[in-house]
Amino acid sequence: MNANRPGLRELKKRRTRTAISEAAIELFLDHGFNQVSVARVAEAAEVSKRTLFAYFPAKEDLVVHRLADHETELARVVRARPSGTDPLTAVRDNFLRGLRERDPFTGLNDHPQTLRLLRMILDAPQLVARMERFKAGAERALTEALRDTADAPELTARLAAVQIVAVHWALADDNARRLAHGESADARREGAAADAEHAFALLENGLRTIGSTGQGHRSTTR
Amino acid sequence: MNANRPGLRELKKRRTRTAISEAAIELFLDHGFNQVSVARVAEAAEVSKRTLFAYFPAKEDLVVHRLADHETELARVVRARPSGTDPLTAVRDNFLRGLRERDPFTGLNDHPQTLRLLRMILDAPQLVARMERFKAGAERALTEALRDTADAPELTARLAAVQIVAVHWALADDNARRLAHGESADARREGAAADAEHAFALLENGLRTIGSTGQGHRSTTR
DNA sequence: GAATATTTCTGCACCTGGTATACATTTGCC
DNA sequence: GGCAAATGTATACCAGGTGCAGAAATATTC
Repeated sequence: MNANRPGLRELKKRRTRTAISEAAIELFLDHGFNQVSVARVAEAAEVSKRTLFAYFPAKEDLVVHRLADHETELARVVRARPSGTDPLTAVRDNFLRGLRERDPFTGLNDHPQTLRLLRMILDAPQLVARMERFKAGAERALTEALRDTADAPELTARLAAVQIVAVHWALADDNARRLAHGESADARREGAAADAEHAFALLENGLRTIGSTGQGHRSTTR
Repeated sequence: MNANRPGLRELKKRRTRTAISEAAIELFLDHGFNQVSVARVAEAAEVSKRTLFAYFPAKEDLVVHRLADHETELARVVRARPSGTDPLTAVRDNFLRGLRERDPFTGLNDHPQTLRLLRMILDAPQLVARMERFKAGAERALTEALRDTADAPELTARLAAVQIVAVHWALADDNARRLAHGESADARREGAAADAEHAFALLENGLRTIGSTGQGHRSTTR
């Protein structure tokens, strides 16, 4: 009954939506997120401000709606894992594959366009904050995936989820910031993989090894 | 030269600041965060809107400035731990102590005033988002503490920090939401302690045990 | 294919958070 | 008491976002 077949109405809606989004991103990339008002975006997209807000509930959504898929990515990976594989392995393998393929969600993609977008986001605190909210969504989705497929009780699932998401995010964030500061993806490649291995090993084996003062794997003598 | 001795100026400043904050919190508690404009707060505090913003850079700060100390609490606990104790143990012990003492940062404080504040925050998405940013600050501070006191390399410190903060937060959040939904702190007490033990054990031992399909501690047979 | 119902778009007025400017007041200090 | 620096105020303004009433476009029914 709803959007089964395109239909002229649906078609125009989709067209308008992408028009607004593209106009917005172009302006934001050129002048910076905070330097462009939504009124100007609306004008560029030849739409009224009111209509713009009908499509995108807030200014930040003009940017982040593109990344919305990634919110549930981890959950999907966990759900789709081959049986017999534990969730953590599935996530790790997926991340390493992402690194090899320069998947943007690993932070290791330095195509100029991706890089510009990244810098634009990092320059706008509101956008960074909005990205943070993605973490919460990812945590929720992953919690459910773990609860459903790993036979873990609610709390365990949730705790595992927040840990995995936090580490995953930290890795991607680290890569992204390095690239944004000029490092090349090729140069970063090996380091990123090693870091990821290290990170997932830590996640798997726990923080037991993290230093009681003067007792770590490489202790200071004080 | 600056705030060494109170001095009339400093004194008035502090007085104004608390006056604004108290007026704000009272109004927010009574009518809800989003139902009260900053103009109304300024009026109630007998200050101009501009002055209000001189003291609190954003509306949310009128509420969250009180919680600002907790941002570095984990880092402080880690830094202040007795030598020979590993950071994770220090954090766990501190959390368990917090539970016993109903320290609000564990989420297990149901004094009516705390509860009202909590509900008010949970009802205002902007405030929740603002709290999220505390996590980022806590992560940064804890990263440094671990780097400095646990002889961990930067990345390891960061990874451990984000895991610890995530779990810590999840525990507190869980407690807080239960209380906000009517559970009593006394009733929640034991469960909270058990959950915390479980959570820190997981953190310590890693996610190795979390279910490859059909292989967990309590496997489903599908 | 015309009439009608429904959805979408628009223009406008309006609210709120936050800032710039220019001026008045207070405080610290001599 | 008098002067410089710091604070406070009033006012006007900007930008994000919403409510509303009606115009325009699309879907539907006969």
